[in-house]
Formats: sequence, C-alpha cells, structure tokens
Amino acid sequence: LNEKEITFLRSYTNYKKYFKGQYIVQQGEVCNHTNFIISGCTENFYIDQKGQEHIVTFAIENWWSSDISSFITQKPSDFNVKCLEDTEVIQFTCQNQDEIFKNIPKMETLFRKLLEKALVSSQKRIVNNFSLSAKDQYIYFKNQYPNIEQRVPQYMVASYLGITKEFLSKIKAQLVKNKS
Amino acid sequence: LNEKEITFLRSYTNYKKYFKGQYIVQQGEVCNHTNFIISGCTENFYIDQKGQEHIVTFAIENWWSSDISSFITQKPSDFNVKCLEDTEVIQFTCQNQDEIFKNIPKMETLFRKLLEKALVSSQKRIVNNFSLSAKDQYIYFKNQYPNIEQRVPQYMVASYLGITKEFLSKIKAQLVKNKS
DNA sequence: TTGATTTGTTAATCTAGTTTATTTTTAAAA
DNA sequence: TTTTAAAAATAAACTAGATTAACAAATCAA
Repeated sequence: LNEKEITFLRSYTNYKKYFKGQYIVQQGEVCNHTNFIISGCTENFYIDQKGQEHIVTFAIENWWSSDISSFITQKPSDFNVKCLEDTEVIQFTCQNQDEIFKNIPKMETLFRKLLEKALVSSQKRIVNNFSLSAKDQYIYFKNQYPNIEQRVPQYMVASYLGITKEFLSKIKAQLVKNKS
Repeated sequence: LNEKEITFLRSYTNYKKYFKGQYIVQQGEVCNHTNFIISGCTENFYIDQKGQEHIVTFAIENWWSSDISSFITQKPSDFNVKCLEDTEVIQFTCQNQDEIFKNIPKMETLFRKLLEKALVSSQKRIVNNFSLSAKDQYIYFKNQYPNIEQRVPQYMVASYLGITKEFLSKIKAQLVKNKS
C-alpha cells in the first residue's frame, strides 16, 4: 500500500474497546464493520427456533471477528458476536465497500482472502461434524483452540461442539480415566 | 464488460461435456477451473479416514460446480466432484487468476460473490445440522433441491443428510404414515 | 428373459448422545 | 465471612439414529 492508500484507509479504521458481555454484532442487524482482535475473546452464535443458543465460532487475539458475510453483502446478520472477555479491537467500519474496492483494489483482494479463510474453516466444520464422533471433535477442538478451555466456560465448548454440557462432562471423565 | 474484456475472457472459457460417472475434480488435485452447469447434475463429496463417502453438495442446472476454495487458493482439493448424469458445462479454466483479476477487476468481484454464496450456504448447512432433527433436515432438503430426489438414488440423499440409508427409509415411511 | 448387480425396505438389537434431576464445586457478591 | 448464584459433575431413564441382517424391487447387462 502506498501513502495515499494508507491515509485513505485510516479514515475508516479506529481502535475500540468492548467490555465483557457487550455485543459487537447483533442478529438481525447489518454488520458494517470487521474487527481485528488485539486482546480478548469473542463468540459468534445464533439462537434457533426453539430458543437454543449455538456457538458457531470463537475468536481470540490476532483473529478477525465479525459476521463477514453480513459485512460483505450488507444484509442483516444471522449471528451475534459477543465479548466473552474485555476485548480490544481495531475496527474497520464501512457501509459501502464498493467505493473502497474501486479506490484500493488491494482491499478487495484482502477481503476475498478473508472470505476464503472463512469458507475453508466453515467447510472444515461440516467435514468434522460428518466424520468425527463427539469425543474426536472435542480432541480436535482442543488442538484448534489451544488454551481456550481455560478462558470460556465448559458449557460453551459443549455448545460449540453441538452436544449437551452433561455429555461433554462424560467425555472428559472418560478421557481422564483412559489416561491413567 | 466491454469488448476487449469479453474477448480476453473467451480465451479462458469453453464448452465441455462430461459423462455420467466422470470426475470433474479429484480429491488431492488442484482444481483449476470452475463450471457453470448447462444440463446435468453433480455431487461434491469427500472420503473420510474410515473410507466413508460424505456428500457435501449437489449441483444442478444453472449452478456453479467446482471446489471453489481449491480453485481460488490453488491448493489441492479436499473434495471430489463427480457427475451423476451426463453433464454439460461452461468451463472457466485458469491457473493464475491474479493475472485476470488485474486485467479485469470485475472478475475479482464476480469470484468474491461466488465465494460469498458458497460461504452463506456452507454456514446454512452448519446451522441446520445444529438446529434440526434428521427428519426436519430432510424436509428442508426437499425444498432446497426440488425434484432432485427423482434424479439421484436415495442413499445419496442419506449421505448428504449425514444419516444412514436405512434411517432415511424409516423417516420416509413415517412421513407417509402421518399424512394419511 | 434371465441372471446379476445396484437400490430400497423392514425389523431387531445396540449405542451415542439427550433429558431430567440431584449434588458438588467454583466464583462472585455483600 | 457468609450468602447467593453460576458452573460443573454424576447418574438413571430415555430416544434418535446406527448396525446388522434378511429380503424385495428395480435396473441393467448379456
């Protein structure tokens, strides 16, 4: 990026701090920003017809956090993004990206790459859901999100895995038993 | 698109006919084309560690069919794309899209939009998997892919839904019973 | 037109994961 | 420091969906 481009971008970018429990994005609203996490942790979840919460992803330091597809399409989001800890982000806010993309084609490339990553990880989840037992998904999860278990409550991990907290508890008990 | 751009694009585009059973993309290979289906039907599937096949998507007339993420990243594909019928496509072939994107920025926009759609539908599958029972997923499937049940064997629908063919058979029997 | 292969059904048994309920532990107030 | 609430563990009963196996249709090759 050259000087001009950087100045241009800066006008869209700013530091922001959210507190634990605050919503960064709310289901039904258009998400007109995307956030690079400096510190903290967020969950991306939705509420189904029966009123049940389902966590789709967690995001931590150095990850992007937002509903990228709502951001890019500027349609109402199907998801909520909520802070699980006090969270500092660099926020890139913008209603019509087309303008930016015209001025700085590199930005379109950047967002295309974010989309790619989101797609790959989304497909990976489907594949895991199809191929792995709950226990193996849990083991996979621990590798994918190291240390996150210390940061979020168990029942959220269960929600992420698509199982009940009781069953996750059972799985953990099993794993401990088999080690000894 | 202007004249020049069209001529430029044409050099990357051609008509192609595949026969039933042929592979358009093979797991492990880089997918360097994307296909717009004129007629026919394809499945996008992978084989897991236990040797089991899982169908991720079907594609029919007027849909795009390929491993879009392998195409864009030019990394080996995790999926196979196979024709379930004789299938005619318009094939857009290209190893390095960056060149095209520089020449025709509109193409980057087009592919970004394809990515978006793929992401949305991928996320939709996750949401359904989490929220719906097998029976409700089957009902949803029938709306999403009308008439496809007449075109592909039952056991493939079961594979798409992530259940066994026996259980799908049971669900169908139940639905018939409850109607009368 | 017959056999062979692929596809679909039914039913019995089994298991991964849920539900409900109770108890224990941890954390947060006050 | 005690009280209250939130989170986690345990266990019994239950259910959605898998597995196995036997059989019935349908499709296809010869």
